Amino acid sequence: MISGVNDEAVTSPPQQLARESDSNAFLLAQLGAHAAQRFAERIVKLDLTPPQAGLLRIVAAQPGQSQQMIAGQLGTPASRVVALVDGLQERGLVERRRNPEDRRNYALHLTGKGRQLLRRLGRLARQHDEAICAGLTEGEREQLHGLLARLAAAQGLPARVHPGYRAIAD
Amino acid sequence: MISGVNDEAVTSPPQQLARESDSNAFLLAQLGAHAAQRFAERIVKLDLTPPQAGLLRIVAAQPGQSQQMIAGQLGTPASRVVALVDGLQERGLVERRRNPEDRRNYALHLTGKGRQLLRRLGRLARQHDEAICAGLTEGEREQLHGLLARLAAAQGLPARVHPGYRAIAD
DNA sequence: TATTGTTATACTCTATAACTATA
DNA sequence: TATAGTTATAGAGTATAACAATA
Repeated sequence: MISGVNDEAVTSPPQQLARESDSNAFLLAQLGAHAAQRFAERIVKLDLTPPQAGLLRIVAAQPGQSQQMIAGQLGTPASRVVALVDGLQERGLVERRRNPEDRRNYALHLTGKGRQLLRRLGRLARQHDEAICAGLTEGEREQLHGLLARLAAAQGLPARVHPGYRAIAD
Repeated sequence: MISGVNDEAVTSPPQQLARESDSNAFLLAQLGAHAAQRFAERIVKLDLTPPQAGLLRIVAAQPGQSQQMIAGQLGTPASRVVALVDGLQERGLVERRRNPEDRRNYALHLTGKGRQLLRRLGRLARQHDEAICAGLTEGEREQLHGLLARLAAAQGLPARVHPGYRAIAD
C-alpha cells in the first residue's frame, strides 16, 4: 500500500450524492444520451447513422456549401466530412458538383433520392420526439421547450448541429 | 451517375427542418452532449474521466458491491469495470477487499483519499450545474427539474447512472 | 505559396472471447 | 460445472498529418 489514508471514521453522505446526480445538469446529460441512443436505433432502418443524418440535414438546409465550410461549421476535421460524403454519395443521396470558377472545391447538394430519404427521416424524428416527451402534457412540452431553448441560447449552442458532431470545441 | 433522380423542382422546406432540429428531443440531445462535454473538461483537474467519476459515485453510494454486480447495474461488461477499478486502485482511491467466505469476488470500497476526492468532485459538480443553468431563475430551475425528472422516470432511466456508461441497453 | 480535398496512419474507447482461480 | 475476475484481441470511431490538385 502506498499512501493509503484509509480513515474509516469519515462517513460518506449519500444524500449529498443523491442531490448531485439529481441536478439539472446530470439529468440533461442522462436524458440527452438516452435520446441520442434511441434516435440512433430508430434511424437504423434507414441505414443511417446520426452523423450521416446530421450531414443530410445540413446539406438540405444550406445547399451548395463546400466540404470545408461544412467542416468548419461543424467543428469537425475535413477528413471526416470526406468519409461521410463518400458514403452518402455512393448511395446516391448527395452529390458533389464541381465549381467551374474554382475547381478545387465541390458544392454539395441533395439528390431527389436524398430529399425523399430526408422526408422519411423527418417522420422518424417526429415519432422520436413524441416518444421522448411521453408523460408530459402539450402545455408542459411547450414549457420545457421554452426552458431548453433558453439554456441552449445561453450556452451559445448553434441551431441544427447534431451532438453527434462536437460543436466548435475549444 | 447511377440512378440520380435529381428533380430540382422539389423545394426542400427549411421551416420543416428548423422545426425538427428545434424539437425537445433534439434540444435534449444537444444540451446533454454539451453538459457532458463541459463536465468532462471540468474534472480533468482531478485527473478523472466521466466513467471514473461515475464509478466513484456508485461505489460511494453502495459500498461493498462486487465488480460483477456493478457491471450488471451499469449495463457494461465486467472487463471494463476491471480496467476502471485498476486505475482507481493504483491511485489509492478505491480498494478491493477479499471476501473470506467466497474468495472469488471482491467487495469494492472507497478509501479515505477516495472520499476526499469525491467531495472535491461534488463541489465541481455543483459549479457545473450552476454554469449549465445560467440564464434561468431559481423558480425556472425547479420547474425544469420537475419536468426532466418526470421524463427520466417515464423513460425508465435509473438514478445515479452517468450517461458515460450505457444504461442497461437492449 | 495557399487552399480544397483526399489518403494514410495512429490513437482511444469499447466489446467479445479466451483464460485463471475459486467454488 | 459454474462463477468472479482477468487478460488478449479486435473493431468502431475519430483525429492528425502527409499528400495531390488547383489556384
